[in-house]
Amino acid sequence: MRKIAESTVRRLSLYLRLLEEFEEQGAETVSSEALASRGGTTSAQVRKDLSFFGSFGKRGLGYSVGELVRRLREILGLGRTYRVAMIGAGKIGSALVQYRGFRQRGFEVVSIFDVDPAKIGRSWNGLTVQSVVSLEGELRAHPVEIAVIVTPADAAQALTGRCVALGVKAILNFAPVQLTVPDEVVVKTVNLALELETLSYALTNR
Amino acid sequence: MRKIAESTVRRLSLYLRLLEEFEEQGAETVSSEALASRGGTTSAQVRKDLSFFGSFGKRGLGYSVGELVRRLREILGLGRTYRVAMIGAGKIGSALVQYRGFRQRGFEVVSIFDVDPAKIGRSWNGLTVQSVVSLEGELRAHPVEIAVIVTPADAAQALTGRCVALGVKAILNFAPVQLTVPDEVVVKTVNLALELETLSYALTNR
DNA sequence: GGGCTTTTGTGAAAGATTTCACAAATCTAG
DNA sequence: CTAGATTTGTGAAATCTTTCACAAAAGCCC
Ligand SMILES: NC(=O)c1ccc[n+]([C@@H]2O[C@H](COP(=O)([O-])OP(=O)(O)OC[C@H]3O[C@@H](n4cnc5c(N)ncnc54)[C@H](O)[C@@H]3O)[C@@H](O)[C@H]2O)c1
Ligand SMILES: NC(=O)c1ccc[n+]([C@@H]2O[C@H](COP(=O)([O-])OP(=O)(O)OC[C@H]3O[C@@H](n4cnc5c(N)ncnc54)[C@H](O)[C@@H]3O)[C@@H](O)[C@H]2O)c1
Repeated sequence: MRKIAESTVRRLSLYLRLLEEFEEQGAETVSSEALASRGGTTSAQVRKDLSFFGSFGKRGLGYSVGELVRRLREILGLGRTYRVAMIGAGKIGSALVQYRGFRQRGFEVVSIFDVDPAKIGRSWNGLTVQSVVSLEGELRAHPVEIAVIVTPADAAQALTGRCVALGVKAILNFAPVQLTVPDEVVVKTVNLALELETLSYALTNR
Repeated sequence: MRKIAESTVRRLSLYLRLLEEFEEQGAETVSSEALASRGGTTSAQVRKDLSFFGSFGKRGLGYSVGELVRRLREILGLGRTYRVAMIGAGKIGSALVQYRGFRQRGFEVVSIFDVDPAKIGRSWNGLTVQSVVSLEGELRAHPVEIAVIVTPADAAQALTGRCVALGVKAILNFAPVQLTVPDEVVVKTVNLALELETLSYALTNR
């Protein structure tokens, strides 16, 4: 498959959410202009983004909401569920485990790990926090595609290495460090302090 | 000030964090190459990013760590503290309020609001959750520059409007909706489901 | 001081992304 | 069936971002 820009993929994900809203409201078709204005972009951008993957619309009419939803799910790889391990049962980890939006989208947390004896054994959402010592045993018995790292920064790289050795293919990292992984593993780091700093920059330079 | 790309600002924030690590390790100077390799970018990129704001290095030597930290803090507007209101005292809101990384960086949560009577009156970090009914009174008495929206999506736009009317200049939004604000207000939306979907896309298309 | 080494700062080139603009397709109404 | 109104799909142009490559500056050593 031809190389697609990350910005395009992010917008496809946005379009999918908007289309689901249109669907709920009972819309049968939607134009690139309607999608664009709800999504804060331009109609040309919407059409160009979609055109990388095929031609899904009808000239003069727009796109069938139901069909475009189906196509976008397929393009984004959301036609299946992903098994997720949560590494860290702290404040962010517990918020993420209890978030229903993930399972709704096909991301199912199947195990949670921590080092803190005070947290091991507790249950959230019917899942018991396990000792990180049993990471290897557990993930070999019940493999996952995705690991979410929500531990302090200094533990993140070592845990990432262990996950990768266990066959994890993608990592969502909340620790403020640059993780190193082999080429075939995908990492996405979410740095919330950095988001606040872009706001600070914008407030300062205007 | 000349228009600076968002990607550049994000990297500046990254450089700042890396420089603080170098500083802790006792480094006096650092080269663009050293910063680049720790940050996963290129030395030319580092130098170009910095060059938009001035020339901070010494040829043949590199950058003084201490001075560059100072300059980046200034550029990013981190030479002051920002007052923050947390709108929503749910799972994500409570994790953010208790996060020390924000205050460390100069972002101080000074009030928390919720509608849920079960949450109003509880205290975190010495801060009491207030009824969202008193948002106007409270923010007029104690103004904030930044609001963090961590409520369900359907409440987010209305709360945003109220915050903007109260003089809030920047919004960090965790609800999965596109917020509409006047031009002079900055919004940054963090959509965690979308981050997982970019992983899903990457896993699917390889 | 002069030669050698290192590393910055920056125009210019290359590459990537967005916007433009319009032919082609499809629908609607008469 | 034709005319008119919409709206897509897409090359080409415009804009934005990254990379290249090298002169200039600064330290170091003899
Ligand atoms: N809380 C926030 O709002 C927030 C915001 C931005 C970034 N972060 C980052 O997210 C990460 C987690 O933050 P948090 O607030 O949830 O912290 P936390 O301290 O509440 O949770 C971290 C958890 O990781 C566990 N842990 C430590 N070492 C471990 C190991 N080797 N293996 C398994 N578990 C281990 C700890 O026992 C703890 O339960 C941190 O890196 C933090 O910088 C948090
Ligand atoms: N928890 C997560 O991991 C996660 C991940 C991604 C996105 N989000 C998004 O973040 C937002 C908050 O998520 P959460 O998990 O913390 O939900 P939550 O239900 O735990 O918390 C939401 C809080 O907002 C309060 N609230 C509702 N209406 C309000 C109003 N009008 N004014 C003030 N407060 C109001 C509720 O009482 C509740 O305490 C949601 O939009 C969610 O989609 C959460």
